[in-house]
Amino acid sequence: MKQTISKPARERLIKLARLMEVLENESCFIITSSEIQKKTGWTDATIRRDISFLETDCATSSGYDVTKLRLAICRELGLDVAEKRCCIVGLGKLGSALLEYSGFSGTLFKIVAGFDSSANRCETLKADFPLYPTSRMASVIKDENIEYAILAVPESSAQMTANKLVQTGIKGIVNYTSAVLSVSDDVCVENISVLDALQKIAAAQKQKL
Amino acid sequence: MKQTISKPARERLIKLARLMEVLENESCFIITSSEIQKKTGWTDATIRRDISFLETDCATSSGYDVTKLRLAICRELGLDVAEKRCCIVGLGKLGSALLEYSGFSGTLFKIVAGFDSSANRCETLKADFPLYPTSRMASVIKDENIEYAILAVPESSAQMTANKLVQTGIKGIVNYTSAVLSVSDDVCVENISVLDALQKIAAAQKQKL
DNA sequence: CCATGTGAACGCTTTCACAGCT
DNA sequence: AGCTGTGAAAGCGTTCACATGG
Repeated sequence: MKQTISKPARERLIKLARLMEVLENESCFIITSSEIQKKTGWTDATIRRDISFLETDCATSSGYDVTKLRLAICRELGLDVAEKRCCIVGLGKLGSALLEYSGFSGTLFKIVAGFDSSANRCETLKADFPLYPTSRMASVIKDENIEYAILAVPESSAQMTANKLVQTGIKGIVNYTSAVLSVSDDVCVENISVLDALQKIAAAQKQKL
Repeated sequence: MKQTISKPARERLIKLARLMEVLENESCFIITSSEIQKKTGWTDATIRRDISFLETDCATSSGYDVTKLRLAICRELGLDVAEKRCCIVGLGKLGSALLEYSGFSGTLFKIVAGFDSSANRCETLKADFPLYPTSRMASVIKDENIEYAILAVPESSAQMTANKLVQTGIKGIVNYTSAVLSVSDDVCVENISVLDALQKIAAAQKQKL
């Protein structure tokens, strides 16, 4: 079976790939859909359906081959080819915390630039990649073929900065602020604001009574 | 019309409430569903349907009353009552960046404690609320009636720490790590990992070809 | 026997389209 | 005229249930 994968299925698959990594580290090489169900809460039918979107022979009669499954997911979702060049925009507390973030090792995402409106801050902070004043953002993003931006500016300048990013032709923005960004619809935005997350949780809880 | 609100609708409403705040600051007091559509990309029909889940008279024949709409959303989602007590677990670069986060002002979320496995770090860092060694986590969470936790520990100890949090009876966890957490299903988890977000964006982009 | 894969049914969300209100 | 609110239809994603295979 082969067709375009829905957004929810895609997001489950991403998590599933990460789960497979963990299992490999624990030397577990076969897993069934019902074991995955226990770990994730998704139903076994949903899991089997998700996996059926992949083109792979990772299934055996006693479950899925963990490594093959992970590789198939990465292949299908395009997470295994070509370095993905990213930048951090806004180097306050949160942005600068990312300067030494090591979580990208083993992935194809790589931070290759940082930007901040304060030239002084750019000079003071240390990173493995160059830091530039925001005025140079457009040219650096183009010259360096940066595809994704991590937006960590103050909420009040989030939309304005997003506009500039969109103009550079950036493909996606990870939004650390709680601002609701309006961008042209060829640009993907993912929100990862703490406030947002807390509100979602609180609202969900309330609904359950 | 009155029934339980679906998760997607709830999440749009949360964003909508934030949008209304911004409009109020810009002294815009009436907005139509099609103007919201322009700002958010959701269709006007969806927006009207979402709003119809609220019990409110915020509609006029020329659009919605911005302030009434915001208040109705907060009321319906339970974001306007009772202080919501939160803690930060893990005070590394990321967790400690939150110590001075000001984005909760004007909301009912309040950080009342921080935890870290390093007692030394707890003593060195400064915050408006007390910092404790992780060993005291269970008792402090109970004594202080903490409902939500922000998890910012290293990925390798994320699941173990989550287990401890669940045992304390915490209601929700905001997960800054890219670990896939397994928790009992009365605990809500929201993931806000950068890596996750970047992978979602990259996968979405790939799919669009 | 215990797995997966999948057509078909189901249920939930979104969208259409229009009645009704101001 | 231009808006909202909402039945009804359409569209999607999930789940069921069973055929199939080692």
